[in-house]
Amino acid sequence: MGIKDDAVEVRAQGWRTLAALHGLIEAELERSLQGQAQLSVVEYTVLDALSRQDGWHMRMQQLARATALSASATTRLVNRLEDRGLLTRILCADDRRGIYTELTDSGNKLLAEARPVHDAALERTLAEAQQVPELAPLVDALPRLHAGV
Amino acid sequence: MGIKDDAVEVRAQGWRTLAALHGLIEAELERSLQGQAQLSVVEYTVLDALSRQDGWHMRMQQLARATALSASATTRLVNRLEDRGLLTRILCADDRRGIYTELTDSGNKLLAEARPVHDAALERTLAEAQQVPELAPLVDALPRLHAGV
DNA sequence: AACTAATTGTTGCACACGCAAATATAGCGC
DNA sequence: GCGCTATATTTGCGTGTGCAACAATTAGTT
Repeated sequence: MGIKDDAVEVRAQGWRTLAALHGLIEAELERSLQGQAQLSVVEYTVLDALSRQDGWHMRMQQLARATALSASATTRLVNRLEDRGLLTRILCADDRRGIYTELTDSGNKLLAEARPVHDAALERTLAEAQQVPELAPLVDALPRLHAGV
Repeated sequence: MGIKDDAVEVRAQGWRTLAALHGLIEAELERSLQGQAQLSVVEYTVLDALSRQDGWHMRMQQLARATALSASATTRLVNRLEDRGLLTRILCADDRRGIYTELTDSGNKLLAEARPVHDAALERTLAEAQQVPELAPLVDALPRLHAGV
């Protein structure tokens, strides 16, 4: 076992820890949001991403990147939210291939209801993960990433 | 904006970063493993988890936790791998509800082929993520979690 | 101006997933 | 031993996902 092999194993272990914590958080967010706001995690992510653009538009592709979803999944995700009246598609004049999406009042309202649910679930799950020895160091490292706001 | 609100926002941002990096890595691993070893990421995870048990068994439920999958998804995942001859189910004598799974020689062989592909893709993706300002701090923090092997 | 290449978003299709219900076994109280 | 509850795994069903093919628009080349 040389130094190089160790690095490989350290990376693999880091990835397993990352994946485990991700799975834990996502599952708990899914339960909470679905139960108390009729939103899946990706649906919440879309609404949140749009709202953080300060009332401005987002293209489908930006949305796809923000949600780590494929283009086709993004199309159908936006379809669902549009059917529920939470956002609207806006054809863009200067590039007629592009399509902007914007939150409706109804979307903003639902997001306002869902955000505390989301934040509480996140806090709860992180506290729970901190009790798991395998996950604790990553949980501790997380808030330090963006400590200055 | 008080101290408490800041903590909420810091947690949310940490979670977004975690999710973004997770999505990036998983997508790249999926492409590489699928293309060069006919394995999905979860399928690789199963084989890897089994091999790290040092040739010992694993129950379905342990597998479900290791993969962050539901029980039903785990059943079908094991079905697929069993159909391909990569692992075998072993009924356990002392608890006849439980079912152990064990790698076959064929499974060990495929894993040996897939592991370098996996490790290379992981290293490549982490290097790529380090170039993204938003992700870099998390990438840097990752190897420090298990620095002592 | 015409042709080709690149980009953006949508649809067809197969497949993996989660939830809830069903089945089988274990463990406990009496 | 009998009944009851808890645990382990599997099946039915509906739904969300990625990939590949497609349509529409833009940008680059000659």
